[in-house]
Amino acid sequence: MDEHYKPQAIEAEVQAYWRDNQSFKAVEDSHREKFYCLSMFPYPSGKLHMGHVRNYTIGDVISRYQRMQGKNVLQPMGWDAFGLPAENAAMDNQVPPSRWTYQNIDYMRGQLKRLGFAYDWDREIATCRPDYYRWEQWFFTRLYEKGLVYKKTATVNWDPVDQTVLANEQVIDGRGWRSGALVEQKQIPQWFLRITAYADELLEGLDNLPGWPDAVLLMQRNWIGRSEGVEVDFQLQGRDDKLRIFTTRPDTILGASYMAVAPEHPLALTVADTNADIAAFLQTCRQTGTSEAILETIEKQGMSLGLNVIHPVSHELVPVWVANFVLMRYGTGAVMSVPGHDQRDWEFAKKYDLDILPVIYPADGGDLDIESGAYTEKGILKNSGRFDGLTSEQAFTAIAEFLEAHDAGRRKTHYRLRDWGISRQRYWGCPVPMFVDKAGNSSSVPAEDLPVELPEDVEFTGVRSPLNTLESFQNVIHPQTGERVQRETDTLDTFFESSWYFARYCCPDNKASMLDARARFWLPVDQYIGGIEHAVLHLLYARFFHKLMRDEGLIDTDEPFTNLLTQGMVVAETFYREEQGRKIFFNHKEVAVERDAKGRLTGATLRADGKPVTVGGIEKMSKSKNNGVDPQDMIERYGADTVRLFMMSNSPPEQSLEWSDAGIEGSFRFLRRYWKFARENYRRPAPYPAAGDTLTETQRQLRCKIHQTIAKVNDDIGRRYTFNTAIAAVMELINALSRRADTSENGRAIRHEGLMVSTLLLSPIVPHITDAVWRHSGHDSRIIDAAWPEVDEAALAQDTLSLIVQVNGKKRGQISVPVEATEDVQIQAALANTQVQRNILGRPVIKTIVVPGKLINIVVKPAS
RNA sequence: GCGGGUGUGGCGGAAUUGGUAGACGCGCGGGUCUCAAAAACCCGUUUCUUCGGAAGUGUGAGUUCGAUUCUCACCACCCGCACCA
Repeated sequence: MDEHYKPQAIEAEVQAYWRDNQSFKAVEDSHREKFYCLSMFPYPSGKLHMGHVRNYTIGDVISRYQRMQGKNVLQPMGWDAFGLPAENAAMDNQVPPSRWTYQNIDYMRGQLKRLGFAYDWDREIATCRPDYYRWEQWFFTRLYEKGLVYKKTATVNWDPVDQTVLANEQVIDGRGWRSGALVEQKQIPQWFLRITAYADELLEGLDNLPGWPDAVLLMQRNWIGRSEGVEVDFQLQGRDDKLRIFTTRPDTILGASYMAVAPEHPLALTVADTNADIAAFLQTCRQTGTSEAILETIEKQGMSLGLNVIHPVSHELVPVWVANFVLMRYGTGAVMSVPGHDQRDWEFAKKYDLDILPVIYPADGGDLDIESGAYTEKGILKNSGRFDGLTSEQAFTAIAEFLEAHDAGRRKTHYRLRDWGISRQRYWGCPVPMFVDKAGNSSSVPAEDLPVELPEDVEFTGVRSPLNTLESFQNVIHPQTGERVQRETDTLDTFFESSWYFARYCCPDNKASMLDARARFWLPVDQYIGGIEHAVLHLLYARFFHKLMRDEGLIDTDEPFTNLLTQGMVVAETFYREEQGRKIFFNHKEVAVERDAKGRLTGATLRADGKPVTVGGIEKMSKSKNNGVDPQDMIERYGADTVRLFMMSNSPPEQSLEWSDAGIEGSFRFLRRYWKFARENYRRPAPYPAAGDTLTETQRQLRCKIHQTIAKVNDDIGRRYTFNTAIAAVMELINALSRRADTSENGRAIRHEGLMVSTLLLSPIVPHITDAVWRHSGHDSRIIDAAWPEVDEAALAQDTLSLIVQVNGKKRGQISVPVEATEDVQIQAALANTQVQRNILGRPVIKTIVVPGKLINIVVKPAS
């Protein structure tokens, strides 16, 4: 073995072997248990960032661990290649989005290979290639024929100067990011996917996902947001039509003192036609954003529409208002306002001096205070005529039945979940495979004419999508009718591609169909790994698509991902200076930090000028904060193994990982120490294994530690996914083994056993260095084909127990007793301990608590 | 606004089912080696202390023989909220 650890040479050799032998090629084989391990595929933004490296290292460690358990592992990789950044880059660099994307893919593929991830590269897919998206288009037309795809008008952010639709992130303080023009909300026809038809199944399916984090399940439940309530039709006074509202609290209906409709509600629009003030108000509302976060935090504003409705129970007149906090897209776009029992209605009523009618009183008979705020609890009805005295629950049913009997309402379930708008007025995406004839009717492109290829060699200015100006793309002859028709120029939301890629990995080479039997073999994904930011959208859409594909007969399971791991962000310290009110950020490489004698951070200076900079706090790595670390630099300096080790060692995968130069230095140091330990112990001594009966007590304990470590790492990697503690356990083992220079044969045999065990345990995390050590130790085969080490139960056996002794819950001593000692013997030993005696001070023992194998607590009367 | 998460030494974190708080790593201090430095190795490192101990896991209550862990209230920070992926 080399005296020094040389990662570059070792890694090149091992990776060449994997490549030449197709070591990670996955083949359908029903004799072994399959394990499909998937990491969320990257957007090819240019180069890998540390978040990718962390995500993919986690997936790779799990894959390699499962492989060593004897499972048939599939771990694929691909590219979520359509998207907005390609269009931005195209504008900045005058390169077509396609070329920019393919170049990025080539570079990033090289980076992934350099990190030694065990992917089956034969299954690589890129969503921007026609052989991928043609099946997406085919599936879209199938859904269209089933009525699950439809067109309706919806609101977009419109830049009136650039004449283009803007994504939310391109709207900055209400203005277009490039033009600076005030953004308008514009209604245009768009394609929708009827996800609401699956709302119940998507909600109920969450109960069958025990392998998902509770936080994600909860977020999806809230997102779907099923609410049981009542739709009520309020007759408009002096008009033929009715105002339909939705409420989850019909028990409060007698407390309704006004109605509130959304600014986009047809009733408001009608009034605006003849009322300039209302029209102006609606215009103001249009300029506020559409996001829920904005709507919920803006000042609540409204205007009376000058209309009244007739209350279906009391027959009294109730005024109708338009209010900026009512969402057109939820429920019916109109609500009854009950200021006595809803805080938002209460604030609105106070502001505009509207009536506050108390109708629900505390069930315990306490006083009702609605002067300082709304009473939102359920309770007993009063001031509600025939419903007085009922509980809220009873009144829900009674009032619903009353309304149903009078044809003025009905019970109804609404969802917060809306149908998924999948149209994007953008170029770099999958073309919607539809024709529009002269009359404006849509029809789907026949299967044999798919794919509708996206023209890749285009001029891209960013003002309008090139598809809108490309005659050859837009104006075509319908292949079946021979009619002149227009192609749809919208493209699909990129979430569409990422909603089914996990299935296509199973059969990426199939040119005849979207999926085949191989998808049934591999699916569902056994372990999915990705960022928590996908907790709702991507993971909900993928679940939805899985059910759609099931209903198309393509697969036969209900859920795509059995287990889900959501990894945390990679974060780093920021440094900045304030210049003319703007923060200029500096990368940590440009900064020197100062510490006091205890190692506390006291300040930082810029290396360039030696003057102080502000330490700005830990933030997610980003360009804007200039706190990123390029993985490539780290791989070149330390090798892939050190980078992988650091990614896994500093915090558990679900928490954020703080980057530190010293930390990666520490990981590298550990690998060097491991290499040195290997060099001293790789030769297999004879006899082996050391005969158990001739071991000294120290040797026996060391061997026990080796096998305890196997058990611990099994639990940490196999069950808990706390890779950081698994690594700590192996470090501890190697520390313990290196500490003593026991040159006896048994001593050497134990160190060798410890080395082999450590090597196997570390191999999923640092697969290159451990492979080198493995082969130096005389193995002909590669470590990826070795079996995971087994715990020798005999080595774990102890003949004495070490117990903690507490007095009144405080640790006071430690005793050692034979394993076979009874509880009484243990207690006597505890009482005999001098430290314990000193703390008991002769006081009577009230009771003793024995936690078997761990601790004895002696409870005495407290000192007065 | 709503929803979710986190809070433990100088720092990242450990303590898995309510049972030894601070594993492991970093940093810092001291030492060995060296002409010197780096590297490497060894020792120490929660705080206070009258050196007996005492206090201590964001704050304040509570349950318990025993609470970082469970309950309630509060504080701080972070994330998501439908055209970024």
